[in-house]
Amino acid sequence: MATIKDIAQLAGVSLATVSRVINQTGNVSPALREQVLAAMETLNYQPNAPARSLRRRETRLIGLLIPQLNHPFFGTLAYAIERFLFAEGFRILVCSAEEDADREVEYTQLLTRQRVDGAIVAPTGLALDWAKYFVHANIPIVLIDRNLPDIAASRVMVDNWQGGYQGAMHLVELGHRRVGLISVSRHSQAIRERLQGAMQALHEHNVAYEVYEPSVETLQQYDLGFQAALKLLSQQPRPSAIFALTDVAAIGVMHAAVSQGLAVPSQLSVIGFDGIELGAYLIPALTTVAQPIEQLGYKAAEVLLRRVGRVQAEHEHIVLPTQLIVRASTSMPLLAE
Amino acid sequence: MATIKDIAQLAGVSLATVSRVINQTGNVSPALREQVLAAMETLNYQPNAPARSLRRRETRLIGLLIPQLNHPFFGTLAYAIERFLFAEGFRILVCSAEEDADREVEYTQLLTRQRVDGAIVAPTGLALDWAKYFVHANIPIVLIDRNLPDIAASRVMVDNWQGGYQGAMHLVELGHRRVGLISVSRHSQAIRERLQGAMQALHEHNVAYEVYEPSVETLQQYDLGFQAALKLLSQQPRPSAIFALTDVAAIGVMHAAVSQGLAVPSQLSVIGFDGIELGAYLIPALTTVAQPIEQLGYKAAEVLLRRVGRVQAEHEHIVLPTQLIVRASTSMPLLAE
DNA sequence: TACGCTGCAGAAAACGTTTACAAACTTTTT
DNA sequence: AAAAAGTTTGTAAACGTTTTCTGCAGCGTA
Repeated sequence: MATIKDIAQLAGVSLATVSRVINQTGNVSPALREQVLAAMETLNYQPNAPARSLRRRETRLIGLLIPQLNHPFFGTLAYAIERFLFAEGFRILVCSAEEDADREVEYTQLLTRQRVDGAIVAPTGLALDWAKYFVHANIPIVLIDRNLPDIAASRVMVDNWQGGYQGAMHLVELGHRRVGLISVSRHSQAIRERLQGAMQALHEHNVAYEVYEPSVETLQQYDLGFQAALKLLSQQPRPSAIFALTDVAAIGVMHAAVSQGLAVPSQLSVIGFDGIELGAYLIPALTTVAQPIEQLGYKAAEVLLRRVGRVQAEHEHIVLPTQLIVRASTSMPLLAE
Repeated sequence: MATIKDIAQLAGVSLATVSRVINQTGNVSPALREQVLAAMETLNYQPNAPARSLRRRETRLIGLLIPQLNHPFFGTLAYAIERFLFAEGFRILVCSAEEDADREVEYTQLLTRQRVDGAIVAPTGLALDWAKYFVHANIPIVLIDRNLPDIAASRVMVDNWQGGYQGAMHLVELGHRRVGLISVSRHSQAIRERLQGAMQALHEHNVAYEVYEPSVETLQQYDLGFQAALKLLSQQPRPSAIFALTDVAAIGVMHAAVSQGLAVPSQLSVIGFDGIELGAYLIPALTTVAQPIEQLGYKAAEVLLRRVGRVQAEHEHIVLPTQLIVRASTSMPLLAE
């Protein structure tokens, strides 16, 4: 590939001049500028980013460390972030840690080696092993979706506790007296907070509830909701509503209900959490506690960019509200028992 | 951040020796190796990837250029590719071109500047503007999901025509005599091939069909299927089955049917295309022509890696089979008219 | 005429690696 | 014991940029 040197030679100028033309920095006479531009054109010149990064000590690369790319929530999140950063002249390096702390560390090392200018991370669990690499490399990070208490970083997230409370209250208000809750027992701070909020609401209103929390790393699996619902529905008396702390799990729940011959919502109300686009197109359409997913992404990117380059900037802690979206998968319980 | 120089100083050896230890190349005595390793440890050394890329003339970065990250098909595809490449020591730079030819070009430039070792691209349309950048930079690419005739590259895809034929035949065999087809009129070679295959099957068996193809760039939108179905269902006589050339569109179709008071599948059969995981969890579960999405991703990555570094390697053209998955959204049509 | 500006361009150093080459030892072979 | 071969280490050049510094015109002012 052509280098700046080739251009200089062809245009009959020095390296410095070419560089000045490329970066529109310093003064260069119109005549020479034209020559250089022409030379770039004929040689199909594209600047060498690694060389530039080396010299400038910035890469314009942002690391995005998330658990999974292939599920709606993280997919839209990644997409939103990507769009925002692209517009600002940054590219993203995507890493899906698969809810595995080891991979998380491995990826973090990769990102620091790559000298990314910053990183947006949705931590897998409570493990903090990865964080020290960023700290040491002095790479600013923002935490998204999941809160981690002991780490000096900006945060952008939703009030999960409140969301859980909100979702449960919807069921309470509909008159449900026996509710199933689907969570996960390991990691995922966010989901546990939702659970706390939901339990609080149910407790306050004397509604019986049963929590099912399989010991897995992620609730973003259809089948998990399916299996969990099967368990909950086999109880006597069975719950008249299930609150799955993830939309994806809620979809599994609806499927399980139908497979057991229970109609949604008449025999079983189902409510999810996340607000993925798909929810509106399910049959019945899914009632859910929606997060402003795209906004979450934009905000995170924005907050991060405010910190890259500047050392002194304060850590920001942004909390966005959840919104209850009532659709067709919840209704009043049948009176009969 | 610590550099190789700092390590050398601390360990009391030369730069070359440190480099040899890091890369496990050449011979270095056990004693010195230990010292170097210790120094790296205490300084928290992480090699500078841009510098290394500059010198080695390889980045171990692969560009992934796809239309959208936020929809199930491309999400799983990206995820599969990412996993495969990670295991081989490559990272991916994700670019979602949003079905926009300009952005596609812009992204391609970015990738060549970044000196990626290769790229996997699902082209937006028939425009080839982007291709020349890769060619000029001598960056190997593999085309995925979408075929582009006039371009020298490896390809990994599914036999879309055959898949379309297969899906339509399913409806024919069930006894449908009037079928609606949902496609898109612009771009997307793959989807047009599916349409051709489906029309051929219907034609061969004298089944009446109506094609609805909105003039948009992507069929990966729930609402598109919804709107299209509304149009098709307003016809008299109305079709007893709809074949949506994308699962996402099919979901929109099912929703539209219900909103019109039509039961799926008894009053309207719906079949999709893609085989996204979600399909199995819909109510009713979606019949679809499935692509081996993950395999598509693995294969593409594998084929690409065979070409990076080596100049002479042949272009490969891999076609994977589609598979009809019959679930609950299709059935025989009602006899009454 | 002498002086200091200003605008423009080039030389050269630097960024952090890898690697070809050479030098200094060791070991083996004759 | 000398020569040959091998092992271990260091020096320095190179990768493609950006940027500091310096120099040279040309110009206005005193």
